[in-house]
Amino acid sequence: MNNPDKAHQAVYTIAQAARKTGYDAETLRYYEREGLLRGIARKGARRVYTEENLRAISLITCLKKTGMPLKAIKEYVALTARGEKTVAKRLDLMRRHSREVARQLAEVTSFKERIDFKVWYYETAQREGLPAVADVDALLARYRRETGRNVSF
Amino acid sequence: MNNPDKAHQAVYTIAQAARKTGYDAETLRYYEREGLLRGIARKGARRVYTEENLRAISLITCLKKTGMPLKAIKEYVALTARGEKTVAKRLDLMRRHSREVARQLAEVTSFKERIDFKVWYYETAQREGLPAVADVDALLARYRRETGRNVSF
DNA sequence: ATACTACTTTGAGTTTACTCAAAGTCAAGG
DNA sequence: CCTTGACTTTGAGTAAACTCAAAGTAGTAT
Repeated sequence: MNNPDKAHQAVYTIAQAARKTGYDAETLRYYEREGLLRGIARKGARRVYTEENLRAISLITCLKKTGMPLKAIKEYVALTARGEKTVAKRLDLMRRHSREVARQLAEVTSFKERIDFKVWYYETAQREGLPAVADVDALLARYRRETGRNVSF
Repeated sequence: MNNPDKAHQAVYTIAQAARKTGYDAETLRYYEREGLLRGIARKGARRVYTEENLRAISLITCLKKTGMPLKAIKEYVALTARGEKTVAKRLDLMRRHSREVARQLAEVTSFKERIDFKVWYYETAQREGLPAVADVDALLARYRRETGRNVSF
């Protein structure tokens, strides 16, 4: 074991790949069946994952966690498989997705402000009893005064 | 129509509430069935939405879009319905969720950096042909040099 | 008054993304 | 050599979050 020839072009079993990527082995097989993962080599009948394959998996994670559905990821992977002539399409797709993620970040940031207002509201409630929600504007004004933060909704 | 008595305590039909909140009327009924929405008044058999109800809906949106499952939102709504004695629990829940959203924002921000690296990669590919992915580190170093941005993965 | 919508309920169906189970085969390490 | 883990296919099951269909009713416009 620890053959130097293998050390610098390390490959992994499905169980190792699963552990390294945080997925279940079943899910890795499922992704391959669905066309999200291509070119996974076999040694006999068994899957063998290279470092490059692991990078492809972590790109899937990246796209998935930023809200891209598997179907769209699959289309992107299919473009990649069609080679250099699809670069313009892939660029367009990634640019759109980047813009979408920016939109999403802005949205979630503003939602977090509202959640933090709720936190303040309940902290206040613990000290003083539940403030009347009826007068939302007065409550927001007080929040702004006391915390220096702003919220809009 | 346009009764001033009704103007300052406006109420809405389900269709109007749906339009104002961006949900489908079916979804609003579903949320009510599921216990995410409580205390929606009826006029005869029909639902009547107040401004306060709309605020409750937009809070659901806020929690949902920040990744809280409907089941958890339902539990929060149930706490709220149990009155002031659950304030400590609600505070705890909101604090945890705020922290979770912060984690999520950091994660998505770093994923966006990777997506923007892909954008740069394809822009470069359009000018120069596809750079070899084999040497990821060299590619990352060049990206850093040319854009001043950093990426890690 | 009557026609036309928009509404009601109940219950079934859909989509996404897994997740498991069965049944049998295969290959490598201790 | 035998245990362990992996492989195959097929097909079913699950959970979350809707989404639609059917049949009936209530409120508004003419």
